[in-house]
Amino acid sequence: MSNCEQCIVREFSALKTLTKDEVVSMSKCKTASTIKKGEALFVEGENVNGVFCIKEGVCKMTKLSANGKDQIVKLTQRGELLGQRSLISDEPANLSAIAVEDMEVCFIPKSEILGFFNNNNAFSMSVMKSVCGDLREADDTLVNLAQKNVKERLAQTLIYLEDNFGVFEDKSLKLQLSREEIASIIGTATESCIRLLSEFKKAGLIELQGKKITILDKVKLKRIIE
Amino acid sequence: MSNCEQCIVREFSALKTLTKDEVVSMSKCKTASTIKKGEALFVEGENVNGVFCIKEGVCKMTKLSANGKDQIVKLTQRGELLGQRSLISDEPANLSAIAVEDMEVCFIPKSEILGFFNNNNAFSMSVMKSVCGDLREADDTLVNLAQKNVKERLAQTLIYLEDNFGVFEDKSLKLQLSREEIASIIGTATESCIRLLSEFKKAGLIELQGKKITILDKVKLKRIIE
DNA sequence: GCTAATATATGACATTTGTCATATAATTTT
DNA sequence: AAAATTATATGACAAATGTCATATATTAGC
Repeated sequence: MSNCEQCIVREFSALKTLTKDEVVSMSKCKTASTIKKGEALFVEGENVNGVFCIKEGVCKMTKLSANGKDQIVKLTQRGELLGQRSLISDEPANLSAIAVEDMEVCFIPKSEILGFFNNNNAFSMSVMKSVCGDLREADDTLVNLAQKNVKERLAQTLIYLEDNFGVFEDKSLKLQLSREEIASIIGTATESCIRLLSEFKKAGLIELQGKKITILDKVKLKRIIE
Repeated sequence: MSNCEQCIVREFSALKTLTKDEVVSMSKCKTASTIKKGEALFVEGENVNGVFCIKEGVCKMTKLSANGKDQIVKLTQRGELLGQRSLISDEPANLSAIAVEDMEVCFIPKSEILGFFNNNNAFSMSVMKSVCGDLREADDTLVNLAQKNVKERLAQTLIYLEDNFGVFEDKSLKLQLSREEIASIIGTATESCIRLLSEFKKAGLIELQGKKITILDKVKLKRIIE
């Protein structure tokens, strides 16, 4: 059992506010596990009963729409906590969490987290800030979906992927999503997404090679967003 | 100066968790004011430095998009608190709050609220739940904007307005928004909104009379949403 | 009550986006 | 390596939505 003390998640999440004793206590009750690409950490409607720490990998938070299509609401990565909202609201998850890369996670049971809330005000405030950050991002995404057209949203998403998940040595995006997944982020049909990617390629903005996407002209791409 | 003890906002918001002493302290530092329809409580980018309690009236939370159009992200009404996110994140407001009806509000300064956070864990948890509720709603709205078409979103918004703000004796919606405001909720052009309202009217789903909108056939309207 | 200003309504048309069909490429299975 | 499966790509067309022009109704100011 590895010690939580040195974990990357402690560096970036609300867990940074825990005392040494609290970290020791958490180390004892956590459960580590590996999640393969495509597998779910939890699904919409499920009682999560705790929080996941993402040590490695990226997952998509999705919600099933009435028309049967999944909408990607958010991407969550290494260093972040998952399932806070559900725990605080004491409700089943309103989103599913599906790995888009192989992941390493730890599960911390609800009782442990509630203990931190009761005894450590800094932790409460830190989690609250994190949820507020999520709310702000959700509001921004919402406005983009409502006010920008599909081309603008695609350009924005490509830049978001480069800025937040980085590029390989060959400049291609590290996070390799399927066309369907990209379409599900921007809220459009897969065909429309593919068509616009082709259009961007013809215009020399990006390069496509299988799943690899490389941004060639970020400036022009940004100009599309406005 | 009226006493906060009996205020409607205490009944419905996180303020219900305050102790008697805390309420007395809050009564002393609050500032009551009247906001006319169309006036702003605060605007995007502004430092709010406190929280507003809505004693009466409804306001729209809007965000200016890059294309110059305002998007309504949320409607907030009597009994609710405003500006929590901004206070917790210690950031300027990311949304503007504009009265859509005459309002009566009280302003509670930041220092007072921070005191409650430090001394009253139930208050912290209650605010956290409220923000989590907002996050859940934002996620739902986001998915609707991405996956439903304009007609479905309009039908849904009409039902939302009836369910959440009620109707007059003549069954018309109590909250009278302009066509432009309705368009700004569903994220479409004002003309498209007007056209679809006409279509609903022709189909016998609603009745239009100036600003008055009356839902005639809620069942069929719900069927449109799916 | 009249005038001006604003909001609502509708037509005409262009553009965007979705859907279905089909082709090609990439990946997985055997 | 071949076959089968799945993902990506593209064409053709329909449907949805946006834009601009203009008409009519409603509201506000005098």
